[in-house]
Amino acid sequence: MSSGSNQPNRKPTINDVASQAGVSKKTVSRVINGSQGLSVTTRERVEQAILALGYVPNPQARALALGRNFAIVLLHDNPNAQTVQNFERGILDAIRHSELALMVRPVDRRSPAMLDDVAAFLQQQRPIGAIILPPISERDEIGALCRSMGVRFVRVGSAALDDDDHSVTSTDRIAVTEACRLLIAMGHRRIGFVRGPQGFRSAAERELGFHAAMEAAGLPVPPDYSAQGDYRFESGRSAGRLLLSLDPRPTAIFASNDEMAAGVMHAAFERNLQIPRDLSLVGFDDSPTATHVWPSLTTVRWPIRDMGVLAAEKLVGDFLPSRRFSSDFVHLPSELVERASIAPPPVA
Amino acid sequence: MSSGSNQPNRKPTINDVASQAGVSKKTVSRVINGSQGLSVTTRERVEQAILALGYVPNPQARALALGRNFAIVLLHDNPNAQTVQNFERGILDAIRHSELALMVRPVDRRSPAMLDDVAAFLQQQRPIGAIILPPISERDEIGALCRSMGVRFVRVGSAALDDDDHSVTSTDRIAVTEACRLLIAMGHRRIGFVRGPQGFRSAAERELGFHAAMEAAGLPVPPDYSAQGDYRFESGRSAGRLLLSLDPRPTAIFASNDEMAAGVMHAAFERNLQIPRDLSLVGFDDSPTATHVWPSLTTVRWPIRDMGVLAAEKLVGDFLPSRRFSSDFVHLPSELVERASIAPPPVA
DNA sequence: TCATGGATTGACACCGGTGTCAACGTGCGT
DNA sequence: ACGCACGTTGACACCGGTGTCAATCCATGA
Repeated sequence: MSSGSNQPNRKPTINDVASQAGVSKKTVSRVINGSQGLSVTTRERVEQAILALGYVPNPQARALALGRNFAIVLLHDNPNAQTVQNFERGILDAIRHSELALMVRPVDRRSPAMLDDVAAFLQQQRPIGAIILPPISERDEIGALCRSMGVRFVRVGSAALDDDDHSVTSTDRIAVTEACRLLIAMGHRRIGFVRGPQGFRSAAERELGFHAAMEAAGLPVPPDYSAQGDYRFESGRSAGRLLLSLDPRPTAIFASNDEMAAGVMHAAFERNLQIPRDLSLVGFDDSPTATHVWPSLTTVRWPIRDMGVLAAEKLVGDFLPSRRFSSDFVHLPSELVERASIAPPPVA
Repeated sequence: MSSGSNQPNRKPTINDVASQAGVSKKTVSRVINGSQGLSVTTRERVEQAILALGYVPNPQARALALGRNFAIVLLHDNPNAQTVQNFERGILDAIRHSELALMVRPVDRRSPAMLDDVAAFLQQQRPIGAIILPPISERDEIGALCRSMGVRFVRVGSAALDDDDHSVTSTDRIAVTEACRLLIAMGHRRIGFVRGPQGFRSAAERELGFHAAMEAAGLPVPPDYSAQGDYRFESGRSAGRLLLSLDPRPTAIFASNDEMAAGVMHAAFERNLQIPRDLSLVGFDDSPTATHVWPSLTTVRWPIRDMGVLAAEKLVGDFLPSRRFSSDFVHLPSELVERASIAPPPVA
């Protein structure tokens, strides 16, 4: 078995196809790349040979010749695994049946070497493009870096971060306003707010949405009804303890993400408050946690998977056999998901 | 700027290093790869040139020459995003400072074309190795596939799946036994069990651990005290409804993962049962959900990140500058995390 | 009838590494 | 002084594609 026949079944190369079809390898290359100016008969002959041999181009060779890897990178430093994975899924949905591969690259936003790491990575791997998730998508240097290295990029965010060709956003602010309007319509007047971490665009957007709703209803937002959080469970619990110790205490609280909302829940339960009887609660993200807690959490669903699809299509639409979104699409709607954690306020 | 100087600052190649050091490119290649039989002076000269130019080998060119991509793939079809991401993190910890890249490849276990997909992917990308997560790691065909394509692989599981060189496992069964022993020691006699999906090794292991504890204590396990689940929230809720409608009903329930445990919680709350006063509950995974629910869930922590490190080291230890585990390490301990969801049973 | 030009196609170098094998210089035994 | 083995190095082809440019073919107009 080891000797005898020459290379029993190695993968066919462009040369095999060329000789099988009786043309030069360059012509095969033209067929693969769908170049103009090939006679129909030649093209067909080559296509037949490709089919007959089951030929698939070697991505490594192309990468070397073109100085570009047929891959896109997902750059992220997102604490929420579910979010990242939904994005992955969306991107993979989009690039399925294409010749592209996905590489995932978590980075450390707190490291001073972060930009250098990214630069080295792009330099090494030479991907076609990068999709950058929040919060690091908010740093303009990353876009600049990609530009300077000739790597296409799309920044994902809660609000426009770049020109439309380079951003995909969801309508967070509007969705938050809508959620708060619902609370107000139910009769809530004292609504507390748990902020996301400072310096995050998404956090700012959610807060703007909150203030918009309150202002539109002519309701005051005393400073102590806003508590600082950092998107993590513990910070939500602390913020909740703070807000619930106020007098009069809020009858509803909007937390800037589900994890912090779960923390607020703990704070409420610690004080023997019932949800939603004594306190209405709204989160943001529609993470698994939102359905797992009791009562299940009213929240805002981020269209993450669709955003992944859209981001990928924006980035490498020219490589994809089909698209779901038109190319000038940018904003995807976040929507309110009503569950069991809200109710009219207790009659005072 | 566009004309004038020739290639202002392209990336240096092996040729640049070679001429800078006054040697042939092959010699540079030898230095890069740490080959034997180079004179010290030559090696030093080349190393200086490399440093001076800031040369980094081009992975695409190597991939072409060697017919191998300097990357490892994470193959998974795991419903739990957190689990997958923790694995990613572990793997990335291990391959940091190496020249390897990580590609993530989710697959669809239910698709009949799954194996073909994987084969095509490996054929295309030609990674050095693959790390395969449960549940697909339990399918022997994947190991066989990797073997036949010359791709190294490590299968991750809850019990030995292959020879030690190809598996990394956690001690799930022992940890479950320990958890149940704790319940028994608290005084519980009627303990319900929510099974994981059929055909999953991890599900079988957890069930074995449960039975081992019960048997050791001489406690019966009536068949209707075991309910079928599929690792998803909804199935946990259904199973919980079933178990809690029994008479006498169990005073404690072990759910084979946290998500199902959250479902059981919902079932308990629906019946106005309090946890842990009326029902003790234990989950498995230590997912974010376990800390977010109220009361927080006693669960078993899977050493996922460490398993990622170990799997990567097992797979490509020869490429890594340093290792954390010795090469014959295989089993990593899962450990019980005690939280607020268990207590002695109510006095009848 | 022959020059002209556009449409097709191929020859060849190149991308940046690695494998093979021969060539070189050195120290040794005789 | 010579042949030899060995340690060290380089020349060259090759991995499997793509870019450049020239060669070929055919139809057209003078």
